[in-house]
Amino acid sequence: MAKTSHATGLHRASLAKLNELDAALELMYYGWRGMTLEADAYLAKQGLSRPHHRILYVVARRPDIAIGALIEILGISKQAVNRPLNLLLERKLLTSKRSPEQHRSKLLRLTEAGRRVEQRASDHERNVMREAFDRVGASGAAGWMGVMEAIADNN
Amino acid sequence: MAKTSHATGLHRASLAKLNELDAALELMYYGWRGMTLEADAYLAKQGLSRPHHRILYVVARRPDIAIGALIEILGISKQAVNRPLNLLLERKLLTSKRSPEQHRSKLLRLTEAGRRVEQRASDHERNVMREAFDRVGASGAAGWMGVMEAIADNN
DNA sequence: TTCTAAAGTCAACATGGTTGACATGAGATG
DNA sequence: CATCTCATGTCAACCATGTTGACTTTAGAA
Repeated sequence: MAKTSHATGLHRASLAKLNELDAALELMYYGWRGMTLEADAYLAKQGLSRPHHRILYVVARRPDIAIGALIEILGISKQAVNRPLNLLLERKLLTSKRSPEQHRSKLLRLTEAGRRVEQRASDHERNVMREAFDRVGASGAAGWMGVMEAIADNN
Repeated sequence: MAKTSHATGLHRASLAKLNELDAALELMYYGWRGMTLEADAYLAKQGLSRPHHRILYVVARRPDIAIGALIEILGISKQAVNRPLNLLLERKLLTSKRSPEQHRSKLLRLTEAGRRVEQRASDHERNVMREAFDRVGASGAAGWMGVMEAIADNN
């Protein structure tokens, strides 16, 4: 299970710290990479990538979401959503149907296959998080959540 | 200072949690975005972006680094490094010189202007981190570091 | 019937990354 | 000296992900 840092050609650099908080910046960078690495590799095997996963993730948690709402949550333009979304529909990982009362909006849902891909990709990420939380215990996990909430709400 | 979540077109989605750890995945996503948001806006004003900042960041902490070592730390191909690196040299944010004893390698250094840009961009990120750490206190900060180290070393 | 909002589509473009192929410059070795 | 090798530089082709702008289609609402 121990992967070498060279597998990705990337390793946590031993850089001189110019500032007390430099370690935090680097941890954020390599932490993000560390969490997404295996999930991205899995997605790539399926011919998918991060934007596809983001769509599947959101639709899994908001069945019958309209495209407009999806676009707002993803924070990208409808044109940017269009390509990955169409691929997911073609590949039958998603279905879209007109709402009975709101025919304007198309409502998105995962198919069984879509649910499976979403779960497996997200599982890779959750496993990384679970291992990390296990290593530091409940209080460390709570600290992590507190910091990340503060950062996330900075936008 | 309070920015609306709509400024970016992106907001923390109120998504149903299918899994206990979903909150952690979302926090990582929005946390990364939150930390880099202001720095990216500053860099964009300078006509620069994240890859330029990464180069400046590394060279600031490893003066006289050779290009090959830089490539390895960044984890991208030399061709991908080439364009942003050349821009930084043209803009005189970086200098390169042949090493006296190792003429093969070019050694990179920041100019004063480069140091200034690097500091300002990194300051935006550090400020976000500092505020978050202040909000949760030392034990929370320690927990955050522990979790992020575990994740970062997962690669 | 006409107005409007949601969705879809098309074109052009920027950026950041990839591989592959090849040129150059300079130390190392026969 | 000649040649080998390695670090670097450069060029071309390509792909993915995003952008803006312009336009069409669809269908509910006025």
